[in-house]
Amino acid sequence: MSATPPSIYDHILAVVCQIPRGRVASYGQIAWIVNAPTPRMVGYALAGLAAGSDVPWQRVINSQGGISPRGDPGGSGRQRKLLEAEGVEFGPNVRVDFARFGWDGPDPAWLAERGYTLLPWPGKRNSSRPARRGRQ
DNA sequence: CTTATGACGCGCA
DNA sequence: TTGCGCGCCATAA
Repeated sequence: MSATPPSIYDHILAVVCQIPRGRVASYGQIAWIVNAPTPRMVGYALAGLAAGSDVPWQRVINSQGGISPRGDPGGSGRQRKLLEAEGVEFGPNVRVDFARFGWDGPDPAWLAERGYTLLPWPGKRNSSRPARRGRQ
């Protein structure tokens, strides 16, 4: 196995890999699924990705449906092009409508297989002891 | 051991 | 409505 110890980043990336083509998810949504302490962790995880990685990082956008600076270096629209190539449409404000292209979340079977437990959506996750799942 | 950095989200004025 | 600031935690050096 890999010598790299399992970290929260691995969980985040694993979920990101589950986002189907033509769909997008927000940092907050990913954070919610893996029960990350904050959406920032998701961004940090993606920041550590190597160029040419197999992780569909492009499908992760902010809660506003917009693209983060790192996904659009120099306003090149890199991330936008990748998403458009997958069929994702952008609004006039370079914004994606989650109601249309938002990801519904990973398959229950996939979650169960990993032992994930989804909590109620808008409600804040148990900040006390969210029972760090994934790899015990 | 401490310090610095980092792809967000939300509240408040 | 817009803009600004804070909190959040993990990793690397």
